[in-house]
Amino acid sequence: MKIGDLAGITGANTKTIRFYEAEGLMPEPSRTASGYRSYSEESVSRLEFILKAKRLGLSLIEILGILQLHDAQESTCVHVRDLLDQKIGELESTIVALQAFKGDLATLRNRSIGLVDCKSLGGDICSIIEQSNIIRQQAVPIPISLP
Amino acid sequence: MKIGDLAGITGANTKTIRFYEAEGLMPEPSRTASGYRSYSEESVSRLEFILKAKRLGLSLIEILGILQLHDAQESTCVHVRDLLDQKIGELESTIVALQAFKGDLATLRNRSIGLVDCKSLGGDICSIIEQSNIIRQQAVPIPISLP
DNA sequence: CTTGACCTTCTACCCAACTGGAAGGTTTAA
DNA sequence: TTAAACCTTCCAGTTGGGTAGAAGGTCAAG
Repeated sequence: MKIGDLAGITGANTKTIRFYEAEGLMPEPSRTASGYRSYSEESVSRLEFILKAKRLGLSLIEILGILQLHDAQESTCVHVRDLLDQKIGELESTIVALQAFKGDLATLRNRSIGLVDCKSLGGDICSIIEQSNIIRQQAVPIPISLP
Repeated sequence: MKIGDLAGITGANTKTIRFYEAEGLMPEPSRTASGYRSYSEESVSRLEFILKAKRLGLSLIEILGILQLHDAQESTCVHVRDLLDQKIGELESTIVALQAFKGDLATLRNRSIGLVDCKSLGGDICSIIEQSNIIRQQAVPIPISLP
C-alpha cells in the first residue's frame, strides 16, 4: 500500500505521515522499485496507535517514548499508566486554575456593569483593566490538537 | 527614563519592550541625542496596562485593539466588557471540555489497573491506548503566559 | 583612561506539529 | 499519447510571544 492509501485509511495527511517518519514515530518503510513508500497492515495499526494516543493528549515525544519501549520489546503498560496519571493530574490543576481565573474575571466584569466612561474609576486607558489586580498562577498548558 | 529603567519598574524585559514597540503596542518614544529611547511616566502606565491585560488572558492583538480605541480617543469600556464576556465564555466551555476529558482519561486509567502485559486486552502496542475510544471536542485554546 | 554596564540595530532562533510549494519522477486510464 | 493523479525530496513558512547573540556605540565611576 502506498502513502496515499495509508493516509486514506487512517485519515492522516501524507505530509504528516512523512513527518512522523522523520520524527522516528513511523519506521522507514520499504520502497517500490521506483522509490515509492510501501506500507503493510502493521503500519496502519502503528499510525492508528499514534493518532489515538494524540487524541488522549499525549505529545509526539511522549508517544515516541511508548513506541521505543514497544520496539525494544519492553512492556509499555506501566509507563502508559504513569503518563495517564500525569495527564490527569495536569488536567486537574489546570481546571482548578481556570475556575479560579474565571471567578476573578467574572468579578471584574460585574464591577464594570453600567460603566460607560472608562476613566470614571480613575484609570488612564480602561479602568476595568487598570483596576484589576489579577495575578494568574502559571497554569499547565493543555495540549490540544485534533487530526 | 531609559529602557532599562522602564523595564526595572514594570518587570518587563527590555527586549520585550522593544518587541511591543515593533508590534505597535508601545508608541515610538522620543530619543536622547545619542539615540537612546527616552520614556515618560505615561509609558510606564501604558506598559503596565499591557502587562495587566495580558494577565487577564488577552492576546497582544486584543490588547492592541483596546489601545487603538484609546488612541483614537474612543471609549474602550464597552469593548473591554465584551472581551471579558467572551473570555469568560471561552473559559466556561474549556473547563467543561477538560472535565469531560479528564473523566474519560480516568475511566481509561482505571480500566487498566493491574494490567502488566499491554497485550492482554488484545492490542498490538498498548491496549490501554488501543482500547480507548476518546474523541475529544475541539477545546478553546487558552492563552496563558506570565511576564 | 579604561572598564563595565548600559544602549542601539539586526538577524535568527525557540516551542509543537505540521503544511505548502517547487521541481521533478511515475503510473494509470482514456 | 497525453493528462491527471499520484509519488519523491528539500526547503520554507505557519502561530504567538518572545529570547539570544553579534557587532557596535555611549556613559559614568574610579
